[in-house]
Amino acid sequence: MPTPFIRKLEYGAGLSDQDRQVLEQAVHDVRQFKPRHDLILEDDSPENIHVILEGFACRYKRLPDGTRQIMAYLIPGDCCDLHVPILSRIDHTIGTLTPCKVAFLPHIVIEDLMSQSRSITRALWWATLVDAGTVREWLINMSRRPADKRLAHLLCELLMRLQAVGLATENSFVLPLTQRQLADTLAMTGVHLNRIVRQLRLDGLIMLKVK
Amino acid sequence: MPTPFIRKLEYGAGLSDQDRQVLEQAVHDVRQFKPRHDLILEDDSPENIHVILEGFACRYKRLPDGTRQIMAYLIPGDCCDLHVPILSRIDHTIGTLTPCKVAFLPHIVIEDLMSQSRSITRALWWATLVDAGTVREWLINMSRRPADKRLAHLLCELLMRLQAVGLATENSFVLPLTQRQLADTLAMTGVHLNRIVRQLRLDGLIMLKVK
DNA sequence: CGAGCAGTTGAGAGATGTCAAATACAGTGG
DNA sequence: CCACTGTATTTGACATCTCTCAACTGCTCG
Repeated sequence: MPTPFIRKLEYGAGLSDQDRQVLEQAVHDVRQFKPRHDLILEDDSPENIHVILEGFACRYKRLPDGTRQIMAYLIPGDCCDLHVPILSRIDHTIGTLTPCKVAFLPHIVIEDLMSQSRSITRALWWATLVDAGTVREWLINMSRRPADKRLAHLLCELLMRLQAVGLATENSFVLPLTQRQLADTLAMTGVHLNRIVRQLRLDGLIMLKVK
Repeated sequence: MPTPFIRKLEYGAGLSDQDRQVLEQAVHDVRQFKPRHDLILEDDSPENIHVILEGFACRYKRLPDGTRQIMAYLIPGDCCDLHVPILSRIDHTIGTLTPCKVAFLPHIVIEDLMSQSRSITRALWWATLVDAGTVREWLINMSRRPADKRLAHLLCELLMRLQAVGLATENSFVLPLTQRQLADTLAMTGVHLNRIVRQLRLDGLIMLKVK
């Protein structure tokens, strides 16, 4: 079974058998992290590229008033910091939301991969451009939609992304996040998120069970 | 005097004299547009890369209820659609906000530039990664700050970006946008934006004159 | 059993949107 | 030159959405 990483890149750009093999071999330094563990801090210039293999992580920023805003979810297959080699430092924190298995790939390995295969290069850039597009979509979501539609949109996005890496059925998936984490994502208070969840449940639009 | 395009890339990655010369020669198909003219429509896969030379343009999306959300400003030196060759179609509209001079560069020219010079490649990727970072900052701005701070943050960002291409003094710049356009950017109504402008004026924090 | 966190609910406050109208100003045609 | 039109800006009154504060429940873990 292909790893979510390969599966995702495959989704964006065709890979040859050799590409898949090279990618598979590149992933050997895999580490396990607890929830709420920061992988990369703001202003870091980490030496490794991080790829999520299991669990949910996120990009976030903490504001002076103590609130935090999650700016992206990183789910299995997602690459955390492809941009670091070029920007040299990172402008936000990356942390786990749930227990996570994360692959560490030294920059040099990525550079080798990219110089060896044109399709891998293309696939990696594809992934970062898709990320950028997703952030733009979130910008729309947070700024223009009321709370209920914000949540609905997020759930639909997650369904599709998880389907793409084989982690969702046709209309359901495991959502391992607390309401507080969802609220930090959707730019609202936990209290309000809770009311919205209740409303969507009452309307029969979602089924959300605690494990 | 270097064009804003070269000036901006210079800012992000060192360019050799030859790089500058090559870039300068690449820019020869320059066209003039009126305000409110759409350069690239959603789902287009345009054949040219567009670089803003004069004026303000923006990325935006229109929502079902008729409102629009501006997701990025494109000011002189900015490149509109570097990602198109890889993503093949664009997920938003790019339109002018003011009269604009825009350079058209065929994809093939960009590819030539990138295969000829490593620093140009780097500079172009740098530019798209900075764009992505800016969108993340906007996400924070729109979702977590009250209206007055949203506007303040936007004005500060514009000051710095315009300074980088030589279009601002130490603490002032020409802001050729209507309040309606600012409101479409900051995700609020024109009425509310107007009140916020008044408040910042009364507090002596900004001077905003109509031409 | 007690501590702590996630989830839930209520009441009131504050920020922003909606609707409506007035002013100011530029461009247009007579 | 002037009336006319359309757009941008400005202001007021009121409605709605979301936040704040507070309390309570259920659950897990030591």
